[in-house]
Amino acid sequence: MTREELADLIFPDIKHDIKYYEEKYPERNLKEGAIVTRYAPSPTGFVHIGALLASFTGYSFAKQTDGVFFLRIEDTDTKRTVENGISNIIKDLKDFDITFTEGALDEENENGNYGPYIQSQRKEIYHAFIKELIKEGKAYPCFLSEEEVNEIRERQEKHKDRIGIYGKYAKYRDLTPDEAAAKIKNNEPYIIRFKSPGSFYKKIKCTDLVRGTLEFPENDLDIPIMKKDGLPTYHFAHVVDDHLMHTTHIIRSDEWVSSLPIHIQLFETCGFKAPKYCHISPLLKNDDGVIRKLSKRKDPECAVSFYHEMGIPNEAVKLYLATIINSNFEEWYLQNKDKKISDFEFSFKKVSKSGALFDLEKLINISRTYISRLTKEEIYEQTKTYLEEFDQEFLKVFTKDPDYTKAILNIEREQKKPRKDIGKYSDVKNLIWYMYDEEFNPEYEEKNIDVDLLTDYLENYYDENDDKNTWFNKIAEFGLKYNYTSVKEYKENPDNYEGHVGDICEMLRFVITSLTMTPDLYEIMHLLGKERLIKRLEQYKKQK
RNA sequence: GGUCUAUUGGUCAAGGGGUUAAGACGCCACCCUCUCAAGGUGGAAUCACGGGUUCAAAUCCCGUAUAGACUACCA
Repeated sequence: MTREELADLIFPDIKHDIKYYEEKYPERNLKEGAIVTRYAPSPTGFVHIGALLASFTGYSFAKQTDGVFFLRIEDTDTKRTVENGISNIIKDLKDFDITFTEGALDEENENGNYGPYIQSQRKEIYHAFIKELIKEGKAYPCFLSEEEVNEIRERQEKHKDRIGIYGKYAKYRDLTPDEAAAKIKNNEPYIIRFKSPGSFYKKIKCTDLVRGTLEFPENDLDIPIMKKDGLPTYHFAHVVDDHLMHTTHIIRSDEWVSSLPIHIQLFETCGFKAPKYCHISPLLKNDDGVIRKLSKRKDPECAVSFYHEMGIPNEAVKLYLATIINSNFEEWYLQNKDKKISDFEFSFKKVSKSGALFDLEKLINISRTYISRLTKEEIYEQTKTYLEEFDQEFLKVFTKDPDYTKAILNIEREQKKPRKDIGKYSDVKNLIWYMYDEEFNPEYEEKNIDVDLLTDYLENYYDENDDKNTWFNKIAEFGLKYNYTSVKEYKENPDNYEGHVGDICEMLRFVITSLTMTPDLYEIMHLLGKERLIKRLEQYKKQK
């Protein structure tokens, strides 16, 4: 029996040979330098922050080179596939404006000329290529059972030998086609292994766009390329797909670095041109002194929904991720406040080689700056959307008089150096509640307040039509009546005076809001209006 | 055990043989005709450790330590 006949025995029903596929998926017609890359998740549930980082990186590079960013679903592990996994991924990413030029659209549909984009639907393509490898003697059926493989590993561990199926452990590597065929006809279960041409004692150089040249021993493991269920393993599917889809850059997380020798070897023996690789470091977390990878299971901040629930705008998350991808982004953005993230040119060289500790504080700071630049309309809408989902009760108060709420939100906003007290939409309520009578049920702390002075001021001096300067000057002037002077003078001769203008303002602020720290007092008083100010003073008097 | 990678302030980091070792977040201090948030000014690092190479090392080389990844018929 020849190898061809063995290949026919294993794959009797191949519709097309590999030449057909090579012709079906021709070179893409793109301008020079265009990056074709992909996001290739397993549909195993929600998108986590690391996946968002990887997809955002790929998206940005493809976009800035007028390239292609496609979505390929790697569902060759049928046990892990989750219902609606694909739609969820697409929806989660769309929230961050990460969209695809081609690929899966949901569980059923897709667009693009290089599909199918769901690996489980590409079985016959993989089979065609595996068949070819068997014909050429570059792959072979292996009859080792999983138990036997485990035993081999245990033995290797015991003898401190290198682990894997290679050399003498590759028991079925050199079976003749006749011997293999006999076993197959005898219904012995098997998988297909790659017949590695490598030697552990030779070195191979691999280039990574962020790490530079890496040197590894050649791969000499006969890795499985097709599992018992007929589906390919990741390694093989990656090579066939990215060849046929003409991917130019593989951007993936750095857990794949050590598979590089396998992948390069696979590309080589298949006669394909290998793409460029870019491995990005994982996001880390300091867990009580232990630095570890952000974990989907242990860390709530790993889920993208965590930021949504906190009320951190997606755009802020993206700004933070952009600084992680290229740290010089931050500086650029500082100098180009009006530009968009997509105006920045990301570079592979600037991608950090070591993992970054995820810094929530910094994210919130970025969010704070972002929110401070929104117009009153924008922040009103954003906060409203947030409250609709997470705080129905306050939503009612918030939306009762939109113009009033917008005026509150506009205090010290829409100016060159806007106020920056809102870090996330969940902060809004705690920052403005006292502006609503419905919410204003204060418990005043003990404090020295001259109620008579305040009554006199509010009833006889305060005019809500005054502008800020007049308002302030009036308080200063009024203060003299009660022996309150200017701050400067008071500091020089504290014993001669009751207090200074600031003290009056503080008393006012305290009675009006029950707080000692608020935004601009003039604005607050102006918005509340004289009538409500007096009412609040009365309320305070009653409580005392 | 094997293979590979990384290591610059509390954090993210620039810098790839000669620098007063950028910048950002956080922290502290001071300033700013009401507080706060901002904003401004200033403060805090012998570049993990030990050896080399060199006139000169954060930068190059070798060890050590620490951390991470891989070592599945998972991706």
